[in-house]
Amino acid sequence: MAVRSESSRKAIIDATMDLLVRDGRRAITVQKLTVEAIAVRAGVSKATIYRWWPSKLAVVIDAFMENHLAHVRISEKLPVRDALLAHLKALIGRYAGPQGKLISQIIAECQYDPAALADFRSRFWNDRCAAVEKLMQRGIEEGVFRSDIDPGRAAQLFYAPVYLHLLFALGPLDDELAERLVELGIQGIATCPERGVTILGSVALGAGRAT
Amino acid sequence: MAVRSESSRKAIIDATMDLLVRDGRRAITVQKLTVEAIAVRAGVSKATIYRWWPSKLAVVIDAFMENHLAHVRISEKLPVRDALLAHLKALIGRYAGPQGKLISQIIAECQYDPAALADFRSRFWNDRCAAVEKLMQRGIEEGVFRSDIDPGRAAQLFYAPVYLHLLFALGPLDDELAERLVELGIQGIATCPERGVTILGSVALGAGRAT
Amino acid sequence: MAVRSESSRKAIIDATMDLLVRDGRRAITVQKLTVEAIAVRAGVSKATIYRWWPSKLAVVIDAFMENHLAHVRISEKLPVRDALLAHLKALIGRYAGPQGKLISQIIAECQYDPAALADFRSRFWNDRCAAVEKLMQRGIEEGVFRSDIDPGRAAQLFYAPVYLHLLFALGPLDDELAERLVELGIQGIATCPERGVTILGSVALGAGRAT
Amino acid sequence: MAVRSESSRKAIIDATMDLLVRDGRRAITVQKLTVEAIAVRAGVSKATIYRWWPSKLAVVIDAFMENHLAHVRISEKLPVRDALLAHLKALIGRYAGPQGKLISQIIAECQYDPAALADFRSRFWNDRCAAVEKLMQRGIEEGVFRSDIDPGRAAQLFYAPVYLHLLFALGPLDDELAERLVELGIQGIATCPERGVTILGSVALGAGRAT
DNA sequence: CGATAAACGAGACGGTACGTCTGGTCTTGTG
DNA sequence: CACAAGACCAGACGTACCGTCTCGTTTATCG
Repeated sequence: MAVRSESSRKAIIDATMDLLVRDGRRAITVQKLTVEAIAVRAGVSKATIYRWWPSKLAVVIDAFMENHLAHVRISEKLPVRDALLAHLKALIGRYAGPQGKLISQIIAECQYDPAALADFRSRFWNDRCAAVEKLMQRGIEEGVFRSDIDPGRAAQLFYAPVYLHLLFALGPLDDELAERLVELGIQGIATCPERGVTILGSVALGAGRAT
Repeated sequence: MAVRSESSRKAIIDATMDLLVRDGRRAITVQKLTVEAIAVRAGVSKATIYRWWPSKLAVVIDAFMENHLAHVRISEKLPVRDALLAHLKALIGRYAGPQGKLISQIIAECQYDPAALADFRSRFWNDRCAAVEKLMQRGIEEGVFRSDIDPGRAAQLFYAPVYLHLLFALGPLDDELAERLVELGIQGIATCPERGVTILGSVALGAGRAT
Repeated sequence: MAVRSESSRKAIIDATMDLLVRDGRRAITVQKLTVEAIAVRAGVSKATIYRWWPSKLAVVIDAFMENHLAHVRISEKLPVRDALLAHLKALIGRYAGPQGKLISQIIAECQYDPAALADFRSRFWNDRCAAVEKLMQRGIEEGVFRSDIDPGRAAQLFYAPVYLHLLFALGPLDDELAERLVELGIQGIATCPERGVTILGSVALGAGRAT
Repeated sequence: MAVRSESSRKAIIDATMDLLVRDGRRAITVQKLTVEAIAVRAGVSKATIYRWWPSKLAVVIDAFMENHLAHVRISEKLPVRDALLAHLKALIGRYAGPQGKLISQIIAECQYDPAALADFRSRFWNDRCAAVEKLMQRGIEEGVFRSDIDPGRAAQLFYAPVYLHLLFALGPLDDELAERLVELGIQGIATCPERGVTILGSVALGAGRAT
């Protein structure tokens, strides 16, 4: 029968990450990464890779997830706002490095591979959001956040600009960005007292429901 | 002497868009699009394309920008919130179609071509933001929006989730999304009265000015 | 493992010869022959050709040598002069056809590829000369040819004008040419009353007529 | 009105020769020579070249003939054999250099251009042969050469091996080659005791030594 | 001497082949 | 029978020249 070789699997994952985030400036992009190169560096046959992964991108995603150290924990002790800010700062700090480049390249490649995108979203994005959603929930329970918001959508409010900065190279990924996002996202942009009723239109604010 | 042929330029742009957003289901992705195919369909030599564009992506961006009908206008008469909502609905509606696919593919390709990304950002993104920034400005002047916000960052607050939905296929691009975004972005997620001072941490809200 | 495919090799050689000496008038020159055309006609990838041959010319030479039926045999029974004459007539007869065109084109291409020239010389020319040198040797041993001559140089004396006619299109490649060459080469051009009658064969020496 | 510009013609011819036989090691082959390069170096438009010459090869032939210093003169005073030997030595000496490379490349290119070959043959080869034919004629008249030979064919007897050496890189182009050719061509290869002493000039016929 | 038609420089154009590259499949032989 | 090795088909890549074709601009005769 012969069963899948764990050592081969490991060698492939390692070779992939090595080629993508290599010490020197010899790191290459996901696009330039080739299955051949992975095979050579892993001391493995191309056929072995194709036998177990449907595509180069699937290997990269597996490699990324494996080397993607456990989720950035969100404090449950700090006030929600501070916890959120600390989390975003940590996240943004990581994305400023090669990790960020890699993520944006994976997202890019996924545009051509819906299956890979679905896989990546469920393994990477959902995890990420779940933590923030939990924080949102705590904020709501503590009465700090409005109870009519959808935690999922709210989470996007803070995350979306980060990924946008990553993908569009809109500006530096630094602590200030985190501060602005928290500030804007929490307070909103409207002046307080009259909000949502007299001045602003008349859109009925249904109970948010996320997808 | 000898001057660039407008007819060739047009033929190339048209052929490119045609291949990318073709009526039938024969449309192809930017990745699968080849310079050879453009050349053949445009009745033009490959060399002619390479003479005027540095890469396939540059052609695609030019083609996209050319067929990207004038900016979605933002009403200056409606209340700011309604104008913003109408704008986002229109935008999202467009992105739900082939236009959206194309944009996400362009963003994807740009991850490997910083020059193209810079070009695309300045021609596409900045234009787009400028309109919303103007709206933010109006909101501030009318006293509807806080005066201490950076219009640029505020614009991102509404746009970012749209592009994130596009790139991550997070959910349907429909009117409801627009409504949620406007609602959340404007009001913020905090409960109103006590905001920003006693309960929430202690971040000093300097006059935010983003990059 | 994985070993060179003989069927591919054969298909490439055959396609090449087919394109070069095709039945119809659709035969093409070595210069116009393209690796792409060979690949297409052989049902083979270009890469496969480039993997095993350094250049188009190398393929052509291999194809030529493979389809170059065994060496024109030189009789060892006939008197040396008659044997030489018969050999030259046979050779010239062959060169009058498409074979000759091909050879001259190969020689032409070799002017830009010293390695190919060396290869062609050693596989084609040396073989050819060896046979005549042997004949020269026999002539010397039989006392018909001078013993102070170099068989190699002597062989050139007869061959050189043939190839010159081929390359310069100096005149018809026919039996008369062979007769003149044998007559001139053996007797020399100097007056010598006694020669050419008693010893040498019996070819009637007609009055020389130029082209 | 407006007549062909001699200065352009000159510039084109000069640029061509310059590119082909350039001082440094930057000389290029006829194959690699491009009309564009000639045009650029001559400060002339490509169209001007194509207006006056049918092909690159035609330009090269014109350039070669123009810079091909007056025909190697053949002495009319020396004994015919000595004159012939001196002529061949001079010729071979020249062909050992870049001149020889160029000639063989021209011959090579002419294999694909019958018109150019005819032109080159009539301007280069015929001239060359005419001189030797004249010498043959003198030899015949002086009774040194047989009267039944065709001067044209006899001339080929001496020239052909030279060009063969050039095209096949058979061996060094040196004085010894000239001596062998003269010796073999005049005396022939047949045994003939009485020849070569009383009648022919005074060159001591050493025992033949091969290369 | 001024008109006028050619020859000219510049260089864009449609073509076409180049030799390299990668993807993904298939084959062969080893452990 | 999983695997390493690697040959295989397919076809795009970006470059280079080809020979043709406008363009205006000289320029040298001729009316």
